[in-house]
Amino acid sequence: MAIARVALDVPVPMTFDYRDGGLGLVSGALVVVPFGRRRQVGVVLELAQQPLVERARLRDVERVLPVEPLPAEALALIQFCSDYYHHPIGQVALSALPTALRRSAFAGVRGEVGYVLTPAAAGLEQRTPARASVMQALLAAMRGGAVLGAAEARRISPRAPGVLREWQEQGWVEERQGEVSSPPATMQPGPPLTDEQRAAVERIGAGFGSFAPVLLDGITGSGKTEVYFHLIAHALARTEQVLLMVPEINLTPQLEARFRSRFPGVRLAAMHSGLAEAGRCQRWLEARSGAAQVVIGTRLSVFTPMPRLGLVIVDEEHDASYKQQDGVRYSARDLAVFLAQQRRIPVVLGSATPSIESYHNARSGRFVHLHLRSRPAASRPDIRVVDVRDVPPQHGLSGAVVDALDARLRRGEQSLVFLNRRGYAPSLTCSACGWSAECSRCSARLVWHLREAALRCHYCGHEEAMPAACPACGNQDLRGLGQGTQRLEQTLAARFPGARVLRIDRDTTRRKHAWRAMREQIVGDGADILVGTQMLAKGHDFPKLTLVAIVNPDNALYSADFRAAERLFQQLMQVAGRAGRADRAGEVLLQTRFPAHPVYEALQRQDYSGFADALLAERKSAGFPPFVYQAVLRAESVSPSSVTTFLEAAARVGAGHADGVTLYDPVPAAVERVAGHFRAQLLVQAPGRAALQRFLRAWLPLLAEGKPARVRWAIDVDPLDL
DNA sequence: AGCACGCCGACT
DNA sequence: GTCGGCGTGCTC
Repeated sequence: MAIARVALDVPVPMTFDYRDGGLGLVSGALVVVPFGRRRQVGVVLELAQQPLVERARLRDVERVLPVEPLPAEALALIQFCSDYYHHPIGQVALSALPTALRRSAFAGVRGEVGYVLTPAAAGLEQRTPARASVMQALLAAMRGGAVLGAAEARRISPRAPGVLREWQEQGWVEERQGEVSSPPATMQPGPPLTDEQRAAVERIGAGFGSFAPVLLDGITGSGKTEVYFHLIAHALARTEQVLLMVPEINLTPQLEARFRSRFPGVRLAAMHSGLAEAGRCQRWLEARSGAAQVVIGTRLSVFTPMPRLGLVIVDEEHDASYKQQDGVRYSARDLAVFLAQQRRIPVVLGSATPSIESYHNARSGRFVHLHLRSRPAASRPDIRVVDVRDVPPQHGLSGAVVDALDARLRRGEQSLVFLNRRGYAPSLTCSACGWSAECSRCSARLVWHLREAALRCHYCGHEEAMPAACPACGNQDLRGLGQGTQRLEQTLAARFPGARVLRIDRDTTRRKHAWRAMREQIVGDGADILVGTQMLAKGHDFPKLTLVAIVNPDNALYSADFRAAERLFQQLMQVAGRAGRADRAGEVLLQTRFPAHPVYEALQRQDYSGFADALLAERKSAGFPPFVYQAVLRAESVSPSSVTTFLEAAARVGAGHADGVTLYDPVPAAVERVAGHFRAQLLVQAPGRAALQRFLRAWLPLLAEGKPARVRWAIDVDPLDL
């Protein structure tokens, strides 16, 4: 009898063998197996003749989940991810599944009603006015005899069930049980392509059907999305599926709406964070069956099985959210490239500010490098540096910024004041004894939140009441040092009494739908000055916004991280791109005490290529990635000494295998203590991927031996932050 | 990860 | 005498 080699969600780097149990298993099947005294869902990775343990220890597979097995390509991706990131295969396999499928009680999704057009509906599409967009989309969704599922119909519009019921009464639509199917895809006309866009579409289009990695390097507003849409149309015409990945921010719903209006009727599975588990599972199954023609999602969607995948797009490929920061620390962007190579299809990495890694790949010819330099939507913003060395800003705002804000207010235009720091003041100190508020569980200062009258730790979430007096000396004069968005909001409200100031950060958008309401307020002209963090920087189009003031970017320049400059540039370029997207020219003011810093000079010229070239030269001479390959062994424990003991032992053991690989001394993490746990890390560096992988394969299995109790450790391959 | 087993400290 | 702390080891 066949032996099923099953991956289970346990933190050990192995599989478990089971007897087939007469179920006729195939590889990729999702199965329920007895495990210890529990039952677990597992993935059959392969079938074997001989078990790896004595036959007497084998147990039977209990049942097969009522879903199609994972295709071989999906298993290969899981295997690669497990091997490359050195994470237990079972945990990779199971985390790639929607949680509903990880439950042993999963009973299958009940078949939904499908709708098809009857012969009596002939000509209905022509008779329906173009402005009846819901009806048009529903008709497009049933074109060519396609069976439209009830769930997808509801995604097209909440009004869909009513329309379909009415058409059923008219005899134009009838219900159809069984599989849903996809309509032939048609794209609604969009804005005319520029020469650059057309050239990009043609160049990438020529690569369909073969592995063709492309870096689409296009400034904000240059119309990358339009290029994506044309490529998607191209793939759909070939009846292929498309995976479109986006960073982990709430942009998916907007993109979904835009997509649906351009591709009416096309089956779209959008995986956004707010999705209920049943919805996520249903969309996953639609992708698996091939019914979903396009999948839009964040990093996890790279694992969505798509049998006819023909194109992968990674939008804003430089975005750090593509790297998972716990568990399996994979880079969805890098896995997307692997996926494309495996499936022999094109992969498009799009960004206005590519990651240095991708830029290097493009420069060295591994990726095709395509540029979109013109900006059809508007002229480029004018970026100016405001030197604040001689005239210190009043409450964080320089005269130039105040004047510029004033001018926008008088013209009825919007402004954005960007400060990447939440709260009222980043620290609270005593004017008499110098005491400052620190978190009891972390090596970090507590941030003063004025409205809540609280001190908050931004690392562990700890919160305490704002003290009335200094706990050390009793002095009542406690002062907030530095600027947070709350304080800036207050300053702006005081300085511009008639202006409507709106603060947008994690604190004001915590409530569900709060962010959507704020966005509507901004677009609907309900705000004059926006104060915000990072959240505001990405992808949002605010047509009335003509001024961006960046008030304190200098902090990042003090960072020890060699990626700090790259990230700062990317972030500032990103915020700057918010200014003047419509018909009005934008202006960007940047307050700094280092006006001649290369980051700011390149930013003013809006010359990312020149900046990236300089960074690459620097990285090359200093021996940093992408010219070397890194992995970090991170460890943490409540006991600082056991962390050190563990890492020192690891370094000693590693030295024996370090063939061309450099092992650095263990160092404390940037924030040494978080929630009472001490963290430290050990950097491993190698001249090539292969050497690094060889070392990790030999080294990591040795770490369990002699590990002090209660030390948790993890390996991070290609780390983004050290 | 869970969950058992097992070996030492303070309680009805 | 046993309840319970968490170190150790196993799960096909």
